[in-house]
Amino acid sequence: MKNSQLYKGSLNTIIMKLLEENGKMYGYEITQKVKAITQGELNITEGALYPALHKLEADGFLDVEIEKVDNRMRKYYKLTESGEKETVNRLSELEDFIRNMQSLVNPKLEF
Amino acid sequence: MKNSQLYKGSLNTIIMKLLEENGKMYGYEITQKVKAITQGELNITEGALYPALHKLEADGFLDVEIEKVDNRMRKYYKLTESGEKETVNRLSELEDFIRNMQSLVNPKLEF
DNA sequence: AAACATACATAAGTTTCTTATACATAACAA
DNA sequence: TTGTTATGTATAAGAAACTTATGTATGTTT
Repeated sequence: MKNSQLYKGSLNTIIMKLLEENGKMYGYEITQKVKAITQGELNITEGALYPALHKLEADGFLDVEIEKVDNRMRKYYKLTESGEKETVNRLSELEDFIRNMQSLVNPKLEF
Repeated sequence: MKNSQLYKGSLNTIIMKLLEENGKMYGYEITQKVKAITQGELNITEGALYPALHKLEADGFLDVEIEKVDNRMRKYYKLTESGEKETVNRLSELEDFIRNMQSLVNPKLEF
């Protein structure tokens, strides 16, 4: 991740959402996609990403498929059925979180 | 805090925003205010709150003023000048964070 | 008398991250 | 041809922010 502590705890949700959207992705691709979408503001580090992917796999939310492209290894991840259900929950939690943060920070707008 | 990991990293920003808005507050008051604003969805635990307040004070962002009300101690915190500046920065970071998360999660809406 | 609310505090442990390092191939620049 | 950048994965040590549990103390409600 980068700069602000705020991103702590959001990495898993980001990964799962991207996989839900794109079917399957490999680690490096995820970092580039996130960088592009956030216009360079969020840079996921390998030290954060790979352990997160391994944990999601160990939890049964992701399946792995290894491919060799241009003589380089790629580990493609995709959501399992369990992972798809979990993604729905996490996205719902994210919406609640954002709504709550906006209520806290912008109380004028809440009613 | 509660449930979702997403709130990790947002506590300091929440505290500082509430202090900016209300002038001075004591710890317990902050927990009740947050609970009320989020309709019970976010419960700040003492184990998270008090160390956070002490650290913000140690960093020079908060001043303390002890009062005794109904024979019970209250430690009122308020932002220092430095704390006010920092609050502006953190709120700006929070806006960026929310915008980035919405871009990641709801790519249809970004353009 | 017991439970709950108010009010603060800390210690042990967990999770999630940062920072640094490591390995390997390919492309490009000096 | 040698160094840098890009692609691609991985782990280990340490920091930071939290959870959970516990402790102290007073006031209020059941």
